[in-house]
Amino acid sequence: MSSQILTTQVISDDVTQVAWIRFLRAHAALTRELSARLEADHGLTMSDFDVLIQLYHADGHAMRRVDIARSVLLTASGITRLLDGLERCGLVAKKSCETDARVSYAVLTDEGLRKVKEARRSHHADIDELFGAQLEPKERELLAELLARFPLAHTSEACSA
Amino acid sequence: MSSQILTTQVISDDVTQVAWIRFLRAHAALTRELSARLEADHGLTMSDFDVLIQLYHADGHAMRRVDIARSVLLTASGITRLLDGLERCGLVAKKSCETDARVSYAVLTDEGLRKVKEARRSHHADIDELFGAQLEPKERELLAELLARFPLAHTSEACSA
DNA sequence: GAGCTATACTTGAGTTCGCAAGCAACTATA
DNA sequence: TATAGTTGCTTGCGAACTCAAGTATAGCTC
Repeated sequence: MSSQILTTQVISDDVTQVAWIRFLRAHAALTRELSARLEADHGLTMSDFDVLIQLYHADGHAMRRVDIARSVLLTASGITRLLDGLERCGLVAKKSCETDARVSYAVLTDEGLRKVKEARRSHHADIDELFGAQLEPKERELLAELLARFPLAHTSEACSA
Repeated sequence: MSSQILTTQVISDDVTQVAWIRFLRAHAALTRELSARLEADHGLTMSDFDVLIQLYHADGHAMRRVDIARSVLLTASGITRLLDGLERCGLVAKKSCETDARVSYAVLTDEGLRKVKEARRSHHADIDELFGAQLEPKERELLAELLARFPLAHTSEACSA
């Protein structure tokens, strides 16, 4: 599949555009493979995993839905539906807030906790293999640093025309 | 409020994992904003633009559908439906192949050509602003080089020119 | 040239996600 | 305490993809 593809050449000498295209392609290729593995091994999407990991690291393994949305850069409605699925699977439970009737927490269940720990091992190994292993240790730090430059524009900020 | 987010953002002390999360978040934030602008300014999705640019740089502004799929990392069926849309808009036309009845070319129409040139200007400016401007020139080159390491990140780098 | 296998493309069904709109509950103002 | 604005969450709808399966054509190989 990959042999013919390499014939395409760099047409532009504009570094920014080249970097951006590579960024997009790398993302497409990596997420395709990683999510295929995650789905096959654990029945989770990358967004599922992402949310579960956020909960795993949260105080009491619980978070408000808005905060989940903000931390994983999905919209509120995306989170609603995603959590629907995780609740149906029994990995996450709803908990209402005593001081504010609007908010409901998502809490990791025992099974959810088990699932995260289990999935985390293989998923991180996959990330190491497909992503990390392409770079030298120094380069990994460098890449992490460069990527930190990009502002995480939150959904709430980008609004009206 | 945003300080909380940053603490949940970085969850692992493993550089690879941190880099990967930043990669995902940067992608989500950048593509969301870039595609919103592209949609608002030109009525195109990023995939639409991606395909149009590929055609723009191709010989005779024409490509086989399979080759388009490979170069932009979408599946064949994705390309079928994406081109359906572009054909309906009159930006792209179908052309059959004389030597192989299975293949059909996608060709940029005159209007398509106009559209690419027009969209390219503003879209590349947006990329420069949101992506390129976060980095020094040297860093841009560095990032481009690091991103080239990933499998298929280099499938097609037809860009500006 | 008959029978395989591979390739190019399309179609049907299903999933994930965003936007817009809506509701309910909180907060600030007066 | 009325009222206006904000925030948290959900729902309807549609867009963009993918996978699996199907059709048609090409190119072997015997």
